[in-house]
Amino acid sequence: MTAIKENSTRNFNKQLSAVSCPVTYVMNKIGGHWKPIILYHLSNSPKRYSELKRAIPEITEKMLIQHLKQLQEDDLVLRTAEPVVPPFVTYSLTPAGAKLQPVLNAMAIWGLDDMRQRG
Amino acid sequence: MTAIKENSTRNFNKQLSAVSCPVTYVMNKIGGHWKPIILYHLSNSPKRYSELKRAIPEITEKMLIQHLKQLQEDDLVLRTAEPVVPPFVTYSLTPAGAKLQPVLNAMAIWGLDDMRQRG
DNA sequence: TACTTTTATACAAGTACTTACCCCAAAGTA
DNA sequence: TACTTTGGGGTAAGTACTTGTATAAAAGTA
Repeated sequence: MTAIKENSTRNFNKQLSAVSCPVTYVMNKIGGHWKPIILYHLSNSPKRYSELKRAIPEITEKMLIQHLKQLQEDDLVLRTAEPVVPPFVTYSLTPAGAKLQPVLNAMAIWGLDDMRQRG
Repeated sequence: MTAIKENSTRNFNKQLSAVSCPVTYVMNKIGGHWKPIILYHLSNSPKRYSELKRAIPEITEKMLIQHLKQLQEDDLVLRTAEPVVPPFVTYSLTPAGAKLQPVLNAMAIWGLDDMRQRG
């Protein structure tokens, strides 16, 4: 889990633009390649870690857990662990995360339409 | 302009998931950090290269021109150049790009709301 | 002549993202 | 005993993204 330089020029720039542009603010939170697809799968229903893995077979475990962590830190996803063996961990959307549904839906609609038009 | 390996494992995975998930399809097209903000600025009105640069002061010229190129390849942005000196180049949204407005608007609304709630 | 403007391009270097591979606990099951 | 299941952690390596700096053409202006 390599540390990220928080005071790099890049991060400074990103934060600057987030102040003036709401779209950039959103991208800073869900801009990674996998985050929207994770949120999309969770928006249907809460899921266990292994269910997410099966739902998104293309993602590696490392990426999945890393993005889930970041989504927790951004208060978009809630992690609920039951202290049993084997572990039982459920991920669900927080209220803030649930409010992303219009965004995810608009994306899905556009994606389907664009796919159809291009064959 | 370093070439990108189109047949890397990563790209293969991305394309796989795009087939089954419309949200991932969208991310493959506008998933970069700067693409949505560029599209957002163009959605208000067509803009010259230098206008975009002023509108998004945080982006480097390299990134701006690179993403504009990719957006052209994905048929989301149209480049219109008049053969004068100094050059006069205008960027605008294609019909497919214009259809992204609901997505960009949904993002902006969520971003503003989330910013407000967190102070 | 020298400097400015506009829209870029090229190359090197740094930073972040992603993958690949190996490892663990602790209970249940064959 | 040995193997499976679940939810991860650690490290190294490869790949992509981003920046910084230098460069260009051709007309207009000081």
